[in-house]
Amino acid sequence: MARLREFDTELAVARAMELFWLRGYEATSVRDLTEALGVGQGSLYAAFGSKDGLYRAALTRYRETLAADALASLEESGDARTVIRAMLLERVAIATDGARGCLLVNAIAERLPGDTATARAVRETLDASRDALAEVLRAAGRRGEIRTGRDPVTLAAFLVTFLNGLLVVSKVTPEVRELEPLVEIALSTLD
Amino acid sequence: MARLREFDTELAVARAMELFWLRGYEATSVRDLTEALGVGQGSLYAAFGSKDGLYRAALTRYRETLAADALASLEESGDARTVIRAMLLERVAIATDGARGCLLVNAIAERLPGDTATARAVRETLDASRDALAEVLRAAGRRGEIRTGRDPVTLAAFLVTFLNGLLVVSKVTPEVRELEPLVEIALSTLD
DNA sequence: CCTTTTGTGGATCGTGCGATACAGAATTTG
DNA sequence: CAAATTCTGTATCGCACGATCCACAAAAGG
Repeated sequence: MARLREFDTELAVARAMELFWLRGYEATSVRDLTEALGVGQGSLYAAFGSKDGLYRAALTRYRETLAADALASLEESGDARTVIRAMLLERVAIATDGARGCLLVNAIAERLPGDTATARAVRETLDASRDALAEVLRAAGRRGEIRTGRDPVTLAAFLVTFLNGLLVVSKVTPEVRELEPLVEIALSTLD
Repeated sequence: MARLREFDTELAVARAMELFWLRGYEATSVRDLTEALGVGQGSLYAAFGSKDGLYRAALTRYRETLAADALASLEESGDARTVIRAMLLERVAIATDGARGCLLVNAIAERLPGDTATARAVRETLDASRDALAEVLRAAGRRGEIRTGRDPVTLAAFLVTFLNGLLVVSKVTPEVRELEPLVEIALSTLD
């Protein structure tokens, strides 16, 4: 019935995500985006409505890829401690690459208060991470790998909170050697 | 020899700090600042050179007031666990007030990579916090309040990292009731 | 093949940005 | 009191911003 879209929407969102991730929302201009995406301003606005719309799409994509990766990472074989350690350090490695940190943490810092849509999206992602982690902890408790005295959900929330701290700190202290001992202390709460 | 400055520089920096803290660097315009500070643009540029200069002054002020408060908080009488718990929860209370978070965390997220001056300033502040905390832990170890098996500096770095996570999470989960159990888990690493 | 519909990139819109210029007011020195 | 110096607010600078417009291109239906 009409002309087809020429650019790959998914790819465009992926590139926009990279840019927002590295520079933040305000410091990334629509012109920066059109250049990086190889898409004219008209097409961009037709597809996403506004800079904000594209940002939300980028956030959603981040959530989905991150959730998929983290879940896959947590479903690796091995004892809970090993799996969680690997997940934490992998997230740090991603954050220190280019010193971009974590898009969600950056979004919280830059866009809150004010952007309630982002607040909701971020909160949901953190809750989902916590719940996935809690499930791993529950299973590990059943297998007797960790102590069972604590509520798995609270423990998982603690670990997610610590991870966010790690993602912040790794932006000014990217040396993994300095961060690994902190991870070990956090993991000692599983004893 | 010439006309005296009419506005209180310290007070102006304090107000600028509030604004940057609440809205972030990019989202705060120079005109916003002149209005909030009650100072004309000419005077502002004469005093601070640039928007960036004023931001750095605000960061410095934040470091100084924060360091002073935190140190005072840590020098309260009481056992280490109580003192550290109070310090963590006080920082959370400050961050959730107005959902502004922590200026340092916001600075890390919004201005890095790129602003090396801010990176250095933030890193120094985190190191200072860690060292002050390590001193408290050392003293507590000597008094037999906490277990002495761990390096106090590493333990302090863990607590600072966890605190930063708490400051991030509290921006989307401001309910202290939900955060207190996480603090207790973090404090259990002192056992 | 012609009409209709949608996508295209570039030109353009009005606005607000950070920064500067400047005329006048205030203060000190001689 | 006059000269010199600095601070004051405001007007203005050039520019980049997000958003929109639009002439043309491409695909589908009759």
